[in-house]
Amino acid sequence: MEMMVNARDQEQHGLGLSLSLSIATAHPVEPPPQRAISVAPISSHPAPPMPPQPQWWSGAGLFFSPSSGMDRSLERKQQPGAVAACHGHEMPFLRGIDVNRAPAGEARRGSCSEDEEPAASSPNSTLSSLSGKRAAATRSGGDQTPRAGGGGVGSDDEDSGAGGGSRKKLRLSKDQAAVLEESFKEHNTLNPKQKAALAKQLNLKPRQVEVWFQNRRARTKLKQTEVDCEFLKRCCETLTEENRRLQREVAELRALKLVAPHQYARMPPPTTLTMCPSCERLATADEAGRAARPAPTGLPWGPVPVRPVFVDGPARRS
DNA sequence: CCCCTACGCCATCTTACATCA
DNA sequence: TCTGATGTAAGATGGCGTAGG
Repeated sequence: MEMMVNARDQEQHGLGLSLSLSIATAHPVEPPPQRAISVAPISSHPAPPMPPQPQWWSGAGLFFSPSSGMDRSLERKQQPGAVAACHGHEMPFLRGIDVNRAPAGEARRGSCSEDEEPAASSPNSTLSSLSGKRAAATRSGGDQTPRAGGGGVGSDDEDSGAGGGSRKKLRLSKDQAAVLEESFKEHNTLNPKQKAALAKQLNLKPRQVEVWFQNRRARTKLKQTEVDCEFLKRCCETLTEENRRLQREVAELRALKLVAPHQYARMPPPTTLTMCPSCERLATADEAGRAARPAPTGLPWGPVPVRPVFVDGPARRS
């Protein structure tokens, strides 16, 4: 089941990006460091249901593959998606950004009086938990959910008041949250056994644990998206600056050509190099010519010129 | 092929809490 | 110091898609 879910996740995380950015110069690729984030391991993902394509952008559990992997959510509403890594290599400047880290708000909240609240005695702890569809399913079918017998926080007061429809929300105690966080770091999804064990340990209902993990995954993804957006922004700025620089260089060379053509002729010819965004290998001009043609798979990216190409220059290689 | 169940993701609602005027 | 408005984080819910039996 988990594998299946991971495969689906991979597909859903394909944000449909098709940017042809070359970040090799701006952000040197380094070996993948130990990720602080512990989302589903990329390597264990089976191939997504799409033609084989270089997944040269992959973030923490997020796959940024060409548009065939468009996230369903993005079909509904175009969210900004971005990347955190290239070739599976985490971008250096993103290191240290732990999207798993509890938001500042948690710490803030942790300091408030609620951390003394005993998890097991929280008066709010369960009031809303059994009205959900899973709870209903649990009631009818009965999976591993240890209903009243599980000693859940609210196993005794079970919605007695919630019959009125009021949805009282519990706040997990600091300890409960910490345990959940630790567990999430180990695996961001739970199998029924783990869920039940965690629920028992925390004196919560499995459904609550399940919901917590669901929300945690969603928030992790959101955070990652924000990080990715920031990364793309920086990429864009870097490339814009690089473009300006190259244009200046072109202008200077053209000026030089006009002022001192003889000197210009002795200069080494400008090379036409392209860099494959997939493998970051420099290609020859011939290869570049081939690569310039649309990829058979319809990949949106083509060669990324890393040096200016002098189409009408005198020194253009034949 | 259809149905059911379980599960995950997503959008959204709701509530608790912090901050500030 | 108290209070109400406001913003934010997070728990919870319902809908939907998918896979497997």
